[in-house]
Amino acid sequence: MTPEMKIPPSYFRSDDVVALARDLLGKKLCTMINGQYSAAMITETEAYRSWGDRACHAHLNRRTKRTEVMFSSGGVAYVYLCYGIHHLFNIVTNSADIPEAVLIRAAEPLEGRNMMEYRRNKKAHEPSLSAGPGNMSKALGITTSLNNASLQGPHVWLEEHLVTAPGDIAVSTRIGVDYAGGDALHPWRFYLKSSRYVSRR
DNA sequence: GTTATGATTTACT
DNA sequence: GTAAATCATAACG
Repeated sequence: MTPEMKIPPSYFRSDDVVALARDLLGKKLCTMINGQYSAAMITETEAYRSWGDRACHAHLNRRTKRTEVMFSSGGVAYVYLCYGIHHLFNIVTNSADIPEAVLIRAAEPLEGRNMMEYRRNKKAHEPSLSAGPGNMSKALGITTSLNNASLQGPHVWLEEHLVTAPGDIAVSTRIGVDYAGGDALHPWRFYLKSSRYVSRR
């Protein structure tokens, strides 16, 4: 990895979290956990907005201990434990005091595949290894200890990888947010059509 | 102090 | 298709 490949903080401070979620497809997500390096290409994302989105934890500036990190300036990790079992990895975006984030839902293993197989106890060619937010986080070794971590490393960071063809990007409504009523209908989920590493349902 | 619930996954009927 | 697993957080009292 060359330093120039690492994505700078300014990238995450965009005021359009939906456009950012689409642009993150194809980027490389890298982790260094306990000295073990893993990297995967992002294949599925969802955007969560501060305003007009009841599915977002911090909508309408609801500030709590848990959502506090989302009020940071863009470029840090928001890791949250869901259903007592699954670690969900988000990228905080926009400026300070504007709580928006992109949920990384799936990724395709690139490097450190042996580590991912060990952590998931599955083969790397199985899409379920890293498709789905909980699975992806576990494969990369992401836990809540990375909450509030800088995306400039040393434990987690992003790199430029490949330029995604516009025709390969698909859009749909988000998953698992039915409780948000009408806000569940926003087409803020993006994924790569050509990738097998995409969650189902 | 208690209680309800979820940005999910997995196994089972 | 349906349900259980399992716990930190948030909203109570």
